[in-house]
Amino acid sequence: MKYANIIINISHEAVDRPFTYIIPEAMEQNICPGTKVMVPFGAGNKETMGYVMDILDYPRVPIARLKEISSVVLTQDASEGKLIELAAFIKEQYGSTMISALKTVLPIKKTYRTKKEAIAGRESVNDKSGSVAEEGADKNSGGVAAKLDSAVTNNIEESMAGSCAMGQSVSKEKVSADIPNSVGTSRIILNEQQQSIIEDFTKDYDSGVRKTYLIHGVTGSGKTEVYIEMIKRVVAMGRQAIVLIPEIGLTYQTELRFKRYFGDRVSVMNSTLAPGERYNHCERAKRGEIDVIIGPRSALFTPFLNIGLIVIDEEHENTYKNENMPRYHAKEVAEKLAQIHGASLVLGSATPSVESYFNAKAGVYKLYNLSKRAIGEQLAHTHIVDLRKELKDGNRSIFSRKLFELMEDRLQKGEQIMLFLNRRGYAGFVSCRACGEVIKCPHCDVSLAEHKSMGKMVCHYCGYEIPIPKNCPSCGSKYISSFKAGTEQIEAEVQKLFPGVKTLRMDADTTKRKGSFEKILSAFGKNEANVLIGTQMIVKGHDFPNVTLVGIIAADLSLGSGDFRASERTFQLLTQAAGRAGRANKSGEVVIQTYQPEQYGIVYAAKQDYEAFYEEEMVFRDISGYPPSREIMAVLVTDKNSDTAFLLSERLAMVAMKTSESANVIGPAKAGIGKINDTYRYVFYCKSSKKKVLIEIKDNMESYLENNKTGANVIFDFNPMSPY
DNA sequence: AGCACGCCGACT
DNA sequence: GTCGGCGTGCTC
Repeated sequence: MKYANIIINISHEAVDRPFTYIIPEAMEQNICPGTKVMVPFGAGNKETMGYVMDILDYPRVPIARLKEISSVVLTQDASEGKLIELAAFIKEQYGSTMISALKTVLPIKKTYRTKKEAIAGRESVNDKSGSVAEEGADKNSGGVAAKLDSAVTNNIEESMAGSCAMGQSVSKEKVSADIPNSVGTSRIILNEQQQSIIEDFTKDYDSGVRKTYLIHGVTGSGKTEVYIEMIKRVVAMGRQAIVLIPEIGLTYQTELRFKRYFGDRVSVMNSTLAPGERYNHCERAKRGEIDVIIGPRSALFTPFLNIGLIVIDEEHENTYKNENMPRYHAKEVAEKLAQIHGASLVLGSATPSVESYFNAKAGVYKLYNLSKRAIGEQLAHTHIVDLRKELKDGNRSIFSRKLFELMEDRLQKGEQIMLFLNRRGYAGFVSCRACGEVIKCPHCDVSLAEHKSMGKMVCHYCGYEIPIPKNCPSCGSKYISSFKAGTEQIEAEVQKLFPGVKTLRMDADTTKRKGSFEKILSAFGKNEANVLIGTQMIVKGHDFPNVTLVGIIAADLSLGSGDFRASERTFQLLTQAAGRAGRANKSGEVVIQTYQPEQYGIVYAAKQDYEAFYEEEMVFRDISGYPPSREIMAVLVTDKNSDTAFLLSERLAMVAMKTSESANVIGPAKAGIGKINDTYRYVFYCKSSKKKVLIEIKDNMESYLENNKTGANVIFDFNPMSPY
């Protein structure tokens, strides 16, 4: 006798768990994880729809209490069963309730709520924005931020036309005229490298070989053309393709190219789709109206019937990691999805993640190289400036002498400059020079960030804000001031040193408003400003032919933060930033200012030497036992009560230690930010060379939690992207 | 979500 | 003394 764990398709907290049913012998052949079934449920044995999660030999519940599955629902579209299988994988890999895995995977139809919840929801929305609650605005999407984002989404069409207008001024009408409505016939001319990749891939594909490929292609080497050629072949066989890109809007040119070849058979999805909009995409996909979907990580869940190829562009980007539960990584989910559909997976990057490159070297992935740049593209000349020496020589400005000198030169020539600050939220914290007091958030363990233009100090974690104080709240001294440079300070400094120079600033604050992102880029593209100052968002994807100088103000702000990916991230950012200078025929220069000029991430980025960086980084990962050398899992326990959180984290760490002797457990300890929004945070890490061991640990912790309810929140994060 | 069990007010 | 209110809690 076999048994099945079944999730009942009722959206309500109380039934967010599997129920065990007996599988009638006659159905055994037809039931597997993902099967849709009807079961008698509740006291009235009401026939209810459910999904089979897994098959068991021994049920946990006394057999006498079990009921039988009444029937198998034949799914009209095969995509659903496949997506449910994917949800089961996500649940198993990342640790979440099945219901939340299902919610991330299945197209949203309708959100059911009790009357109380609906009223509470409406009230809380009204509190924040004063607008009317929409049915899809669920708690998962996270309040204010989500609202702002969807405001941006609504304007995307307008803004895209804007972003396209930079460089060459193309009007919206002209753009649509450029896109043929039928499948394009225009030929792509490929160089030998691209050609041989296509040939090899096609040979594999035609002989039924399905695997993961990594295209290591330098900036401007034509990865997109390769993707398109691959997809054309797969689509010709009647199969569909999913293309993941890190952020929509940054890649307008890419979208255009896809539209040119696939016409209206390609659909572009926004990263912050309104539920209704996402639903439309799903319907079109189900009806077979589209062959290719381009979108963020959630585009993986497009209900295609027969996926032939999945492409993940800029695979090293950390937007592919979901920051909410379930904390899945799109690469791993894509791999599973490809396996379910019998599809191939193509990863592409100029700076592949260390994990992916490791897999490629180990032969798990097939590695393709694209090293040839398009004509006229040349490597920028790079200077590394030691900021310690600058200080020693009496230069206390945020610009080194070299950078200042080159800025002067470019401004004089009428060429453009990009100044890049490594980290968002580095708007300086305010401290008292008399007593050393730092202004902190009363609800979180972080200092408040100064936003001069708004005259406020803001907590980037909970949104708490106060007016900038005139006197130190601790000792009353008036000598309090902001510390270190944020983008605002850099802008002020540029204007002080070069009066009359036009600057544009682009960071999380200036791009909050709808369409402002594209407006800024467009203005800069039209030469309306000499200097563009910004955080990482300015280094991605945009080509400004008149930019001949890129200044990296402080390359190492993220180094030494305890993040094992710090060097990798620094290398990637600097490589990208350097790629922004002198893309056309004008030769460019890059100035990297740093306190650690000998740091290998910086040195190899300046040389644009990926291979050397990888080798050295792998030595570090091996020695310190970080991925890909070993797998790690972070366990974060949070609660309003500090003791509750700490005690539970200790118990869970015990569970982990008992599970496996081969795994090592580090911590628990107070998290880097020990308190957010008056909720205390404790964290510990488990390391093992085998992911399976970590999943076993996670499973044991989950069952411990089921038996010992404390009310504290527990988050599992496999191979976390940033430290806790 | 649905449905049952359950413990208090006005009805044949 | 019984019918029915919907308040709490369970559903394999």
